[in-house]
Amino acid sequence: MQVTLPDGATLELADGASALVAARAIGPKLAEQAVLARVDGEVRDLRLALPDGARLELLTTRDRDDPDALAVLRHSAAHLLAEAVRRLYPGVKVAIGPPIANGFYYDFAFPEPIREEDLAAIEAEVVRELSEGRAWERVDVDRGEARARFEGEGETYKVELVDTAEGDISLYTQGDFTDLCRGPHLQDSSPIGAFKLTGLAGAYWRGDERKAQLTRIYGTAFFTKKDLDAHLERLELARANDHRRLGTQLDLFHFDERSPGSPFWHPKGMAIFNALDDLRRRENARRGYSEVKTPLIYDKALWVTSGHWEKFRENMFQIPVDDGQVFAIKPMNCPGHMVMFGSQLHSYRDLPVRYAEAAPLHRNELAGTLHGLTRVRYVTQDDAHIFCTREQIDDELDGCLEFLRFLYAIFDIEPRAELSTRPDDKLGSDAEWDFTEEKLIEALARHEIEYFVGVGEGSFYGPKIDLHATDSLGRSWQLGTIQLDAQMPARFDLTYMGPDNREHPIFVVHRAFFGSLERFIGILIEHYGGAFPVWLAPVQVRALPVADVHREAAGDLLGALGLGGVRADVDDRDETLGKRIREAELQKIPYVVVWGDRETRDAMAVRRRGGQGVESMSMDSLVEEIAEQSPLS
RNA sequence: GCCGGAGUAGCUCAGCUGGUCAGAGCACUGCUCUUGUAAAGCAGGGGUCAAGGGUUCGAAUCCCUUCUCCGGCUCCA
Repeated sequence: MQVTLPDGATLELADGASALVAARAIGPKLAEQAVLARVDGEVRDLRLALPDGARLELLTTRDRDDPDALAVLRHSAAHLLAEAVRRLYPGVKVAIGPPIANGFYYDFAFPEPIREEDLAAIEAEVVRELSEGRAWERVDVDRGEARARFEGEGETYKVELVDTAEGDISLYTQGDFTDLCRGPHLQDSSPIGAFKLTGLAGAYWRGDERKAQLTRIYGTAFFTKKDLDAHLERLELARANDHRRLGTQLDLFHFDERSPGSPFWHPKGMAIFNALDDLRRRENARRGYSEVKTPLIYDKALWVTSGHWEKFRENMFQIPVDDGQVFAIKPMNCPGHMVMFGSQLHSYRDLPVRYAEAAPLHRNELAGTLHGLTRVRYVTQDDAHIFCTREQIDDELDGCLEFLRFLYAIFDIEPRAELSTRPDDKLGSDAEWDFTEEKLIEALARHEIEYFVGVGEGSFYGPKIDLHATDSLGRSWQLGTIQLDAQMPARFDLTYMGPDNREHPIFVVHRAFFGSLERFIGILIEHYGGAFPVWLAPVQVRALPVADVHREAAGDLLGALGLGGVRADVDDRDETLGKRIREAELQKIPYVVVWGDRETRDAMAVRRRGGQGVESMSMDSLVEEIAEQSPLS
């Protein structure tokens, strides 16, 4: 048989030859350094037979930055961890241990709980294994054999995995540890140049909170120590961009244990919030949305109608009132908008109706899930509900996707799109969901948006197009969402009068593009590292009088800048100019104007953020330059 | 909610094998200096060591409970 190499050359091999055999045929050094084969673009264990005519690419220890090569390295490192844990903790059961972004984990059921301080000993044991060296052996076995083996070892989780595994069963053995595993794996442990355990956490078996909670040990591995050090350094730098840290440093917001999960927006943070809200309001107005305001608390009866009482009650703050009546604070705007729409009769001529409202919402999120601004209990969505006919759905979805692209381009954020389909606890029939899901799929196709499918991730009332972005620590957060809903309008008996003088069902598009302003600002803080573009910067210009005698002039300057629509402040503290400039830089203020004897309105000394020098600029041109940089102008 | 870790001044942190352990830097206040592009000098105020309970002659330090935060899991904008 024949395989093709990346340079186009072909290689003759005996039938059934593995990638390793191919590597040896090319050169012993290559065979020694090989960690992984890519066959027709797919990763494949070196030991597996190659198909005739395959395009073969061999990854070696030199591909130390290749994600696939790193994944194999880390997957093998996870097996070393399991081997060490089994030796150190007799009676432990192993579950699963995959590679993940930046590392790997392995889940265990320990006979006794372990603590973080135990990790050092475990890591030392793995390091010992590495110094001894380990080689992986792969065998393909039949299901019964694998099952018997793990049953004999008391590895009940592995037994369950064997029972539910699809396709052939393969085992990898290194040292005295054999694991059920598809692979691929390294030939031996020599490429693992650095190994580190990074954390300990609980994790439910198969991600199901009703199942046993296992102990997950996180770690990472690299081809070289240098790569590990670089990784740790990157993490350190990322921490500097953490919005919780910057929120304090830049005086944007804070949290208080007397209202967990709800930010206190300081004046500077509120300036950012308001800039986004201004953008929201103006763009909505341009696109035919109407601003409305609906109540914050509602009788439980409303939530029963909407379905929230059944599906979302745990996440709602409830307020007992007189006579056993219960009210609840709204976690979403939609039911209120349903009531508003239903308060009047609507002709087909009126549609679509687009209600926008950025009201405060409260969700009683589980305590353990709160996270700075990205997971809060007080949520402000740039929310809107579009009430339309069946025929208008496509146009409205198109409008949403265009709107969304317009907004994200402003921030230079490229989110990943997800199509979230019907969940297990959905309202409505499969036929209805077939229709609404198809509408979203078609809209994504029209806009040539690539997406992944989140099976069962939809809302209980409808499928969604969700947008995800990543924070400074690599965590993914959902931002915007577009949801198509046939359920809630039906539950509220919403209809419109058609040209045939008969009532027709209403469809609703729920949409929020920032998602929650809180979360979006959290992501923005990290995206910009606190150095906001001028239009978002809480303080756009800081005036620094050189000496006491210049205070009044600096104050006048502030007034003039304010009239020009610029957010400006003055630092006239009794500190040296150098110190005040340093602080303005640390506060990441875009423009600093120093005002002394030499300055006039026509020739101000302006220093730009991060710049070294000073330039002379008139006040008018500064005001103009700032205005030009705003999407609001 | 679950697993693990932590909570000391406004911020960042030291002290935590129980006994001058209540500290440092920044910030803040006062005074001196009157300042020209990334940290002037001196002095001073400030903490029920998260809260409550316990062990002890003695607790920031050890134990228990609660709250909050951090890293994950589940959930989610």
